[in-house]
Formats: sequence, C-alpha cells, structure tokens
Amino acid sequence: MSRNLKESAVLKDHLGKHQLKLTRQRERILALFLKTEHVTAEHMYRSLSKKDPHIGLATIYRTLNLFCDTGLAQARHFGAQTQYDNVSHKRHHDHLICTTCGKIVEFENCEIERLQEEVAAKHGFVIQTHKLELYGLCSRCRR
Amino acid sequence: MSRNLKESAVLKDHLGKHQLKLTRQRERILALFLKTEHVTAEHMYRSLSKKDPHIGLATIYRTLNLFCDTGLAQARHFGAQTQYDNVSHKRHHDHLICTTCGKIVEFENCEIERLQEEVAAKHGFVIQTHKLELYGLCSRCRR
DNA sequence: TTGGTTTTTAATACTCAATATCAATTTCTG
DNA sequence: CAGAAATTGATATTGAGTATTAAAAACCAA
Repeated sequence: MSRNLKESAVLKDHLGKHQLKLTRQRERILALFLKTEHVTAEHMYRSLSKKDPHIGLATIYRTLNLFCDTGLAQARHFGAQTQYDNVSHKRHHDHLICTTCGKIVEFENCEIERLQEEVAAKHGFVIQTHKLELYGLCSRCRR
Repeated sequence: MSRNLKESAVLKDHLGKHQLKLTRQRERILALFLKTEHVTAEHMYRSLSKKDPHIGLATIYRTLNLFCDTGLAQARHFGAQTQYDNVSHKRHHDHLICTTCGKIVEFENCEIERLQEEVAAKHGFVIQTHKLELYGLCSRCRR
C-alpha cells in the first residue's frame, strides 16, 4: 500500500483543485487500477462486482476518465474497446519488429522523442502519447 | 486509372485466392478509396451515395474490412470512429492525431527517420517500413 | 457533532458505430 | 446459358460508452 502513496496523492490533489470529492468508490477503483498495467472498464467492473455487487459500470467509466484527467491513466483504443493504461507502471518504450520471425526489441531514444515534440509544436499540438514501430529484418533473418 | 493497376491487381489476386467475387460495388469503393489517404466508412458512404443512391452502408464496411485483409488498407480506431488508411499513400507520412476531434496532420521528418535507422542498426535490424503516430490535442481542442 | 449544500452514485435509458440477418440480386463456373 | 455460390441493400441487432436523475454520500462551517 505504501507504494501507492504517490498516486493517491496525485488523485487527492486533483480532487482538491477541482472541487471533487474523495469517495469510497474512487478509492477502491484506484486501488485496483494501481495493481494492473492496463484494464478495460468492463474487466474492472467484473472484478469489483465480486466484492462490491452494487458498484455501477458508469462509475467505473467516469472514474477511469477522471484518472485520465489527472494523468494517472492513459486511454488507448483497440477495435471496439478502450484500454486504460496505468502510466506509473509503464515507462514508455518503442518497438523494433522483425517481419519474418516476429521478434520484438524494445528501445527508447530521447533524441527521437525530442524531435517529436518539436514537430508537434510546429503544428500546434501537445503530445499525450505516441506509438513508434519500426518493421524490418533482424540480423538472423537477414542470413 | 492506370496508376491504380497495381492495387486493382492486389485486390483481384486476393479475391481469386479466396473464392470471392469482383463486383461493381467493390470496384467503385476501391476507386474512391485509392484517391484518399484516410476515410471513415461514414464519410465514404456519403460520397458514394451521391452517384449511387442505393449503395449500402454495410457494404462499405464489409469492403473496407476486405481491403484490410488484402493489405491495401489499415484500420485505425479513434474513440468512437474507425479510420481506414490507404497504405499505398502512406509510405512517407507520419501522423499527428488529435485524440479529441480526430483531426489528422501528416508530417515528414528526415532527422527522425535518420535516428530510426541508427537505432535499428544498433540492434542489427534493417528497416523495411515504420509507423509513427503522435497522439495529442490540437490547438483548437486545447481551447 | 449537526445541518445544509454540493457532489457522486447506481440504475437505467439512450446513442451510435459497427455487425448480423436474410431475401433478392449478381457474379462466376462448368 | 443455367445452376451454384457469393454479394448486396435494407433493416434489426449488438455493445461500448454516455446522459439522466432521484437518492445517498461527502464535505464544510459553526
């Protein structure tokens, strides 16, 4: 639990600054959210319902969106569903993907990220997240 | 039209290999699709309806998904909507995408591409293609 | 504490993009 | 060309996510 003090503080700070209230539901949803890397609202609903049968699905959605506002979560859309990523678990990395054997290598490159910010600013954007995937052949598959 | 011979061939090849048929609708949807870089099914429906009032929305969806199977298109999900990207147009473009309104800005940045090569080389990869998407808020959606 | 005000909740109705259904039509194959 | 197979268009249905609202909980000041 002590590991989550920071995130709890982030939430409480945001609540305080926006005239929002700390509720039992928000605490429970945060506690569960912090244990995961990414969840869907539906999945979280099923988990929480076991202990708290009367929790509302709409509350889950509202709260996860609230987490996005505070910066604790980040929403990603896949097909029909929305995944909520726990930002604190996820140091962002990009991917090198071999098109032959499917090998995936993770990498980070500050210089590329800096240039991304530069490009975004030039077009009036503020970046929230990004996806960079390089597809090619790894050394083994090239012979 | 001659510019689209390759894509037509890709489609016909796929149809032939999967016991699918070449129909007037598929040809028309392909023709329009090849003129664009990205569309939604809804947008395409409105365009096609002007000349062909009885074209069905379901057919648009079915056909765009077919294009995804052939590799001519790539689906991207934003919140509620799905954008279908024309892969043949996509070679040299990366995207800035507004997570609120879905606005897409294309950009190119040689410096980023050079760094990508550098990163790939460091891991023994040779890049064939890449996908870079920056998600954020455009100037209007930031208020 | 308590009373009063504001926010939040839970349940449910609703929205709307996307898919399933199915009879009628079109395409292809032999 | 005829019959089999796939496709279409119209419409119903699905399902993720949002809006609504009366009741409950949280907050705050005294």
